[in-house]
Amino acid sequence: MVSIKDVAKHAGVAISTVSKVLNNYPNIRLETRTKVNQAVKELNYVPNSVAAALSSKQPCRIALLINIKYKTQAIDEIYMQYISGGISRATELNLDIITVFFSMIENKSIDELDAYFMSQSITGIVIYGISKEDNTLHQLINRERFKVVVIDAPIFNTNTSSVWIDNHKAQYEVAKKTILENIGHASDRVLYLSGKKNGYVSEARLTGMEKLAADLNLEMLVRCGEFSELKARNLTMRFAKNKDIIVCASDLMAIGAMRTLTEMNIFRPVCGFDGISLMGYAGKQMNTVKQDFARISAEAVTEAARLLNGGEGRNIVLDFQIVRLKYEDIIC
Amino acid sequence: MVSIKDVAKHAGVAISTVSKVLNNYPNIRLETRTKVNQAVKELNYVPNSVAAALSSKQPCRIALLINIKYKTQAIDEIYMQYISGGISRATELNLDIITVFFSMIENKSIDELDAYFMSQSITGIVIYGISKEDNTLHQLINRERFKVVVIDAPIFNTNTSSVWIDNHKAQYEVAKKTILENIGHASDRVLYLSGKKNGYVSEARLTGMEKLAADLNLEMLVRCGEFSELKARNLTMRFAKNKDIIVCASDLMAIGAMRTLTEMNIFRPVCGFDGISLMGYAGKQMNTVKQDFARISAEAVTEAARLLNGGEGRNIVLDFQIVRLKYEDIIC
DNA sequence: AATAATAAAGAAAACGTTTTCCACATTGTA
DNA sequence: TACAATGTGGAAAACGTTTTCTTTATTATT
Repeated sequence: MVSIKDVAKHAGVAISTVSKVLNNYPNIRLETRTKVNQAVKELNYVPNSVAAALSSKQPCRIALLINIKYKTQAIDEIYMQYISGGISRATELNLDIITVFFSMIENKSIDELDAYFMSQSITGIVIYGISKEDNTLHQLINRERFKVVVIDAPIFNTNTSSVWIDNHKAQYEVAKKTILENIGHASDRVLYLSGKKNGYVSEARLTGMEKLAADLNLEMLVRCGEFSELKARNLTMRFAKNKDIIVCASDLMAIGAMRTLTEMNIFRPVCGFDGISLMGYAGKQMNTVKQDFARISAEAVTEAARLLNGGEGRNIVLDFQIVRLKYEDIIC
Repeated sequence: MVSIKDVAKHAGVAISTVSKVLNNYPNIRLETRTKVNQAVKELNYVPNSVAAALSSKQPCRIALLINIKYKTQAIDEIYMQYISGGISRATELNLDIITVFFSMIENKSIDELDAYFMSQSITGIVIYGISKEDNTLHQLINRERFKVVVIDAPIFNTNTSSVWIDNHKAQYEVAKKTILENIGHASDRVLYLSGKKNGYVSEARLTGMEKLAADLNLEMLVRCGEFSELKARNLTMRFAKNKDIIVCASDLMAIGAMRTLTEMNIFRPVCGFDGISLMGYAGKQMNTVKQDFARISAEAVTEAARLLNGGEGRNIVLDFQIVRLKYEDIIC
């Protein structure tokens, strides 16, 4: 294996000089720089990131912490995009990255979790899917030695950034669009199937919906669907008859609701949230909020790197699209 | 951070002794062993895997090489299970693991790929989704310094193992079951939509189907559907009228075929292959071959570890199930 | 009891980097 | 011209392990 030593010898400089060139340290002459870079190229040298991580005081190693407890295959698409988007960006930025699943940490105490990440030389963590009850994760966020980026939760301070879309606004807009499209069908009675209790996004979406109900003077019934297709089916069965429109806090619930309506042989407009491709198979077209999960994850990784480089935590709000998902859009 | 040095001091032994205890070296007295283990527990010590990887001549670091070029969200479920199954097993076995996506390696030469894996101290690689044209990957497999486990391809030798199900047999059985269930509907004319040309699994499935056609004396039309839902739709439109049954080499094609049939308002039995949950949303029930992707991946990781420990490569064939996927089975 | 054989534990080099500190070279300033 | 200030490059320690080699302790053999 060609090491930094070989490059140094080949370029006729010291090891430290090579390292400084590679890491863009100041106070290196252009002449030396090019000499080193040439040697790097000629020897096809790639720095050993393991050694770098060991040596560096602030190793740029990042973990993607996938916190899914319940297994619905439909959301695999979301997490797959999170993972691939995050890993790809990390590669571009020359960061080491590991993926950690919930099952690997579920019974660990904060000290064990701490030791685990230390043992991996991990200092940056991106957390996907945190809920208010995840005590250990919240403790983790407060450990000073870690820089954390939280997806889909309003948690940001010196060491922590958050990345998400404006769920409040998105829920407001997608529901408003759906309702206005169906005006004339007496669409002022709405059934809202909300997400998980104590979920950060669930609450943001719910308040968005509540604001819309107030603004449009809607008669709204809110029921907790827990992001579950089955729950959504049951609630739809119970309440659909008396409601004109069904707004769901997730696509999966929307699919369940729509399917149930079809089985009941009645029509109600339904809208969802997330923009997963399964919507294309739901039978009827529905409005939904399309999130770019790969981009969200990529931005989160970039932000983690910024924090590791001394940046201050902040709240990053990315944009979304309101779309009507068709079968034709998703097949290939 | 608590290091091996701290453990050694706490236990009153040398660093090397601690290391030997931790790595199950022989010639350590039980008394010393327990003394060390106690110190480990008391200090909440977790070995730094980065340092271990750097120091060790044969680092047990494994890469999951996800080789998806085409983006169909439906297969996200498969890859998500591959990834989570592999990573979870790696954690159990105390192996370091990284996930590498196709996009990160697509334009790299074999030397660059080699340098890349070396730079990560990776010596074990699990490859998902290799096809015959992937020259670089085949070169990679032949590098002596890497131990490779290939999923879904008949590649095994001293340094390489393969893990897959018996695709030939599975295709034979699922198609046979479907045909026999529909006997009496003159089901001796079969349309077979095969997978990608030059795909290892595609060929195994095709030969399985050919054998069945011969055994049952079926009139069979084979068309290449390329694992594409769209292609399957077009082929179904063209040929369904004259065929009694449609056998597809993947679920996605089966879904496309079934959907097209429904649109054409004709009924034909269709069967698929893989057992993805999307089948539950296809409208009609279909037979399919259910693969346990998480288990396949976990076994592959275990096998990679075995190879790294000096084991000989081999061909591992796991079992599958023939199932009829219903909506009720997949929602929650 | 003396020696050989083996078991057990320690010392130290090595892995490939980063980073601190130091020395020398160059430039600017008086 | 002398001195300070700065620019540039090198030497060496450090990161936390593994592993080889050596030393010491123990057991077996005569």
